[in-house]
Amino acid sequence: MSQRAAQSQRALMGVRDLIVSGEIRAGSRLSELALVERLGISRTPLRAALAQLGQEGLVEAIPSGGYAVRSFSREEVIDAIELRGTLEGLALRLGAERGVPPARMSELQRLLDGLDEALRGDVEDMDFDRYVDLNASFHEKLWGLASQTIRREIERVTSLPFASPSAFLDKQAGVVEFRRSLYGAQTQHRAMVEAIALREGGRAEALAREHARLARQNLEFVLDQDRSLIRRVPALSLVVG
Amino acid sequence: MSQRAAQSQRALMGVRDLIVSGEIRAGSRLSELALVERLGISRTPLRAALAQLGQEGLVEAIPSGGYAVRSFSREEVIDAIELRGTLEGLALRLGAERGVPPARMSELQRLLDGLDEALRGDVEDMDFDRYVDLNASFHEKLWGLASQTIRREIERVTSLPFASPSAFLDKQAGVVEFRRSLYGAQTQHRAMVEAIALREGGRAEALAREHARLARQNLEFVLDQDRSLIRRVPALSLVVG
DNA sequence: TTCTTGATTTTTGTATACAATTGGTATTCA
DNA sequence: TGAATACCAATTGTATACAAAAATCAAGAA
Repeated sequence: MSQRAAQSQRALMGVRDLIVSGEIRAGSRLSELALVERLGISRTPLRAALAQLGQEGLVEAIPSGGYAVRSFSREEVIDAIELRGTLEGLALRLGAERGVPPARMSELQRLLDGLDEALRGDVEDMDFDRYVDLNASFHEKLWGLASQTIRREIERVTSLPFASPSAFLDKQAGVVEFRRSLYGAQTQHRAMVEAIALREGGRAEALAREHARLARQNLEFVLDQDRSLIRRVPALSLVVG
Repeated sequence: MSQRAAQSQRALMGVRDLIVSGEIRAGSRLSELALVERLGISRTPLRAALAQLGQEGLVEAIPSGGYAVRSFSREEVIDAIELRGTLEGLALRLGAERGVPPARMSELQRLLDGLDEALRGDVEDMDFDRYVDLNASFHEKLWGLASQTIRREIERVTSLPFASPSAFLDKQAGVVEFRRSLYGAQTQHRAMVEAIALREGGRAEALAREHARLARQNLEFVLDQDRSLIRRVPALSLVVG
């Protein structure tokens, strides 16, 4: 017991990785024995991890026993994105209405400046990797603007890989169509922070919702325009149809 | 293995009941051995139940090991209610925008009629118990209007007892101030269904949000006007401050 | 007395053993 | 040949054993 439930954590990350990376196909049954061997742990922490992944929605319980990797339809992915937009909107609205301490506002400003820098130049020579990191940090800061309660709920929803703000910003993939969307995204980032500073809750909420629609646009581009991208975007490994 | 994870289910319901009923005080540590003896199961399904309750938010993991019953501040309860209002609003908006099959609409209408009947008469001789049951059914139907994805999320949020639409409608308590709020609530119920039928997504969403504010009003009445009620409303057993 | 330190006792997290159910396979009968 | 059944293997859910860490308590020093 060096760290709290170290084996369970290892199991959780291990299985999640096997699923998201696509090494285990969507829909296929998860054999506990096979996973135990592969991850080098015992069944107890593995089962804890599977139960947790069941809560996250990545796997589903089979009525006759055990778990299977879930697969997600286009509609389910859209709804997960819609959920994120709605909850981020809630966080921003409450932040605007209740007020955000100056220290946090300047942290957001600093992140905004960093994002601008990363976008300097055109689509080809932007600092994409830096943008990805800063974008993730920026969104995580937004999640905490209202309260721990709401942050917690957003983190739960975005534990599904395709619901994360970074879903279509995989460093490996680096699709040019996705890159193009970043300029508009950053404009929205700035508007969101401004709305919070001006205590414009309604505007902040609307912006957060619209911002999430960018993810939906990227999703629909992949599914309707260039399905070969499904394999190159890890977050979509579980999406069928 | 007569039913799927029968012992784990029993443990889950057993521990949840011990917590919500207040038999285990908020903040106190949960001894696995004590619970195992009390519930007549082994530690394995008990630990599965504790992990699940951790996800629900009823208990929290202690850094040094084990779990403790959570306690909730006024602000946390308010945020949980806000979350429910926001997510119910999302379900209704999407239902209105995407359309709801006629069969479901008439089920909602039937529930509305039942609720009206239960409210016939004045505050003293309304059929309160029937209202409570129908109100719970009505809300659960609303949750499924958009999709399973969204229903699932709402069910998760409302697993905290004070976030449930029935939180302040305990049959035993039957507080007269709460009863009075039911007439206005039912008016909102009718308006919500009408908005969905007319495909007025924005109105449906706004109504759902405002509807949840009734729960917040009841909460604030308990905390500010008559704190003795805290003990009579089981859903508030974990609320401090 | 109060704080620190050491030993003892709980308690948790993990591994494993066990039993029942499920799924698969081969055999038998029509 | 095909379906049904019986048997066997595999897998899951539960119980328990075990080891490490944490909490508790007592004794001694300041």
